This record gives sequence, C-alpha cells and structure tokens, in this order.
Amino acid sequence: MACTALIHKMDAISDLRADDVVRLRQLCLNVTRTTRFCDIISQGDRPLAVHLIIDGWAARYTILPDGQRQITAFLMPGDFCDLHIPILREMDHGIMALTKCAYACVDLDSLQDLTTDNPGLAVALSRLTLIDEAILRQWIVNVGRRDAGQAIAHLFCELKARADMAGISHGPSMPLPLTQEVLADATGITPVHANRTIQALRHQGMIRLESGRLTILDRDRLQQLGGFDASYLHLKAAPIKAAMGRAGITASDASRVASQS
Amino acid sequence: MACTALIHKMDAISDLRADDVVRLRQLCLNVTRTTRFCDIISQGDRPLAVHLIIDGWAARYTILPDGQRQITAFLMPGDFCDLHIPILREMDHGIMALTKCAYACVDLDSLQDLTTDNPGLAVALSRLTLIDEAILRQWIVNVGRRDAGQAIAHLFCELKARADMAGISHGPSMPLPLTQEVLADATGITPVHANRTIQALRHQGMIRLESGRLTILDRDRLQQLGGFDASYLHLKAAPIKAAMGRAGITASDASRVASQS
DNA sequence: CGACACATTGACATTCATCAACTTGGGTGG
DNA sequence: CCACCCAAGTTGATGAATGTCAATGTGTCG
Repeated sequence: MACTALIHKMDAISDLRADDVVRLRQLCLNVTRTTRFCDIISQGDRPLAVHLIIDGWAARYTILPDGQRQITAFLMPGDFCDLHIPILREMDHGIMALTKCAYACVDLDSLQDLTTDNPGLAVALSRLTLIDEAILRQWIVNVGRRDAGQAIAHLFCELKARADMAGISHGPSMPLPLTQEVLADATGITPVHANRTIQALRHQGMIRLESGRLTILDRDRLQQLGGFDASYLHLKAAPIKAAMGRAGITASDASRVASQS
Repeated sequence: MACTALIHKMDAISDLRADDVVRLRQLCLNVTRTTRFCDIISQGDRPLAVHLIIDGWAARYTILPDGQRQITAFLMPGDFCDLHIPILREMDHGIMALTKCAYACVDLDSLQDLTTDNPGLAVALSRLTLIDEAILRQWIVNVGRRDAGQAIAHLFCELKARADMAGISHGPSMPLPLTQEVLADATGITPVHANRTIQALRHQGMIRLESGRLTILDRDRLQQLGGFDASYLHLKAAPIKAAMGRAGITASDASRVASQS
C-alpha cells in the first residue's frame, strides 16, 4: 500500500491503533506523479491540499536574490510537504522534487474530518510538525557551528535515522539519490567542497556512497564525528531499543539501564 | 498588563476578538523572574507548563560536544518558549535568559481549556508555532548562504520586524540587549568577526547599536543587504499597510496596488 | 581604585570558495 | 553498435572570508 512509509514513521513516534492505520491509509487515495526538478509546491502558493511524499525525494528550498540556493529540508517517503501550512496564508518557500516523485494530495476537508474524529491522530500529526522543527534547529547547528565534514556526517546520520523510521532502509544501507550539488546546498558549502568532504569520509571508511545508495560502514565513528544524538527526533523509546540491540539485553534490563543514565 | 506583547503580536497575525484578549490576559497570572544566564528550561526537561516571555530576552541554544554554542532562536516579550512542546516528551534544547527575565508559567490544563473553549485562539497559537518554523528556515539560509554582513543585516531586520509586532519598538529604534558574543553564536561566526561586521554596518550608516539599543538608520539599504523580505513572518496584510504608510495612500488604493504586484 | 565583562584591534592561520580543466558513466541518436 | 553527449563527479591552483590568538581599550560596579 502506498502509505507504508507514513504509517511506519507514525508508528515510530506514537502508538497507533488499528483504526488509526485505516484512517491513514485513506489519505493516500489521490496520487500525483511528477518529474525530477519539478516544483511540487512553489513559494507564494495558497494551500488547497496537503501533500504527502509517497515515493522519491524532494527538498524545501529558498533562492536568494543572488541566485544561491539553500535547502532547508529533505523530504523522503512518509514526509508531509506542508502539513498545517493551511493555517498560514501562503508558502514562504518552495518544494522541489529531487527525483521522480509520487505524492498524495489530501484535501483539507478530509484531513479536517480525520483530526476531528480522531484527536489522537491529530496529536500525532502535530508531533510530526514539532519534529520537523527540531530537525530545522539541528540544521542551523549544522551549518552554523560544524565544519563541512561534521555537517555531512551529521546529515547522513539524520537521514539514516529517518530512513529507518520510514522503513526504507536495508540494514546499514539506504537509498540516497542526491547529487553532491544538492548535498552542498543543504549544508551551506560548495559542490567542490562537498566532493572533497565526502571523499574524506569514504577514505576514512565511514561510508559508502555510490549509485544512489548510502551505506554506513562505521556508525559509531560517523555519529561521533557529526556529534549526532538521535534524541531530537523524539523516537518512541528508541534509545532503549538501540541500547538493547547493542548490548544484547532484554527489555526489563533496558528499563533499569534507562533509569541509571 | 503583563501580556501586552503577546496580545500585540497575536493581533498582528490574526484577528482577535474582545473575548480572545480577555482569555489571553488570563495566561499571565503566574509570573516568575530569573536572572541573566539562568536556564528557563533545560535540555531534557519534561514539560509541566508552557512558558511565555513577558519581559527581557532569552535564547534557544544547543551546546556541541566541543563546547561551541549555537543559538537557534531569540525570544523577546510575547514569545512562547515551548508552546506545543508538551506534545513531545522532552526538550531537545535549552532556553537561557540573556537578560533578567520575567516569564509566565501557564499550566497545561488551563491552556488545554482555553484551546478547547476557543478554537479560533487554538488556530492562532498554532500559527505562532508555524511562524517560528519559518523563522528557523530563514536562520538556516542566514548561516548557510549569507556572508557575515548579510547575516547580521538580515537578523537585525527580522528582530526589528518582530519587535514591531510585539510593540516594543520606538520608531526606528528597539531594545537589543545582546552582546556581540551572543550575536555571533546566532549567526555562526566568532565574536571577533561579529565585532568587525557590526562596525562595518555602523560605518556604512545603516545602523546604530549602543547601550542595548538598535536603531535602524537606513532600513531600505539594510533590507537589501540582508535580502530581507518580511513575508515569511506571515503578518496580517502588513506589506499593504507598510506600502500605504510610505506612499500616503488609502486602504482602497492599497488593495489595487496589492492585486497588481 | 581595582576588578571584571565587553568591545576593539592587529597579525597570522585555516577553511572554504572560485575558477578551470579533466574524467567517468549512462543514455541517445545516427 | 558505436559515437557522441551531457550531467555528475573529480582534481589542482589560487584567493577571499573567516577563525585564532593575543593584546589593549572602555565603561560599570563595588
């Protein structure tokens, strides 16, 4: 089903009931497809519907007067482009497909009905917006206070964590169909410098990045370099699960571990 | 009354009714005071109440493993520290007073009651969160793609616009009790470089900045340097009002102007 | 009068941008 | 099927923006 990524992600941050899943699936009925580099929503658009990425990647971006571009968010399957934006009057930035994309258009009325009928889902959707906000803060840290290597490392850690949430990872590997120019526009550097930075990460054996896939070869070292701490993604008990996985301990052990830290 | 700034700001972004104003005033009953450099909320705190700045300035900040600080938002009177954060589990960043501060603690139940009774206010409060998000995106652009002079210029334009919204400006002048070190941590540069950058703006006659006050001497030039466009603040018809003020035209003229652009 | 925080200045180091060339790989038309 | 083409990646040389270090001013407060 088309909404898999959204449901996977929602389940990672809140407790979904069976009927919640049914309601979420109904969001994905009206699917549109677009080609690469095509605006899904343009700056200044008045929102008539909410858009949900089903397949492919997109980016929020702003163009400066001198023509430079800054990407302020990457959108992968399961991400909303403009959830809650109807509360404002118009888009203050654009959203562009970075690959061929499929996205659902959810009309405002049916979204309104859903949140009215199901306050629990309304809260879960608000949580998505707040997590987006936390991600934005981390991006400010990335471009403001981390050098190129740290910023790329942190970005890759974040994208991997989000890909895991969306269920589009395969073990340590995930699709990452982004050019170095796009990665540069996200981290506030130039494509040339992005190239050199990525090569350094490769040579240090931390990642593999080729033919549209990213593989994390040394997660601990990459996270340490980027200063990555997943707590800002507000996953449901994820740190404990992760600790369990690494230590090979049981859930009851984990609760003790958590209360000690 | 203590809530003046909030009401002024809410009125700038949505249509407040008389009873809305009454309800908002009731938020400011439980006021706390704190000294400079004191955390209002710390990273990891579980939200028990929502905090609203009444007087003084504060900042959202993140400390990196190597001790560097990145400020991700400035909070002035009328700004909420953690509106809607209760939807998440804990603060993923801290908020520190940059001056002596007075802030209201609004307990979650009374906020809940208010939004239940008054859906219009609930929407207006959600709008605040979305505007915060838009500001975060602009900060990413600031640190990512603007040089130091452009970034400081844009920041000053934003702060002035927000001070106008909060009603704490006096003509072209506003309180700005921030050290150069703080401004540097917000724009991703060093204090030394912030000093030189600010001096350049002064020597070019764009601003005056002394004894805790910022005066915009040449708004047009400052806005052009920073590439500032206030639309991301989603003010209620502000561009038209501003155009009226400058051109000395009437409201009916303004609507024609607006439809032409 | 210190003591202190903050602002300012100068000299030098580093990161990153810029410019320009070249390589590589996948697609496409003859 | 091959030749070409183009986007994307890679490399090297050089310059500009910014960081770092260290010293000196300047105003406020006790």
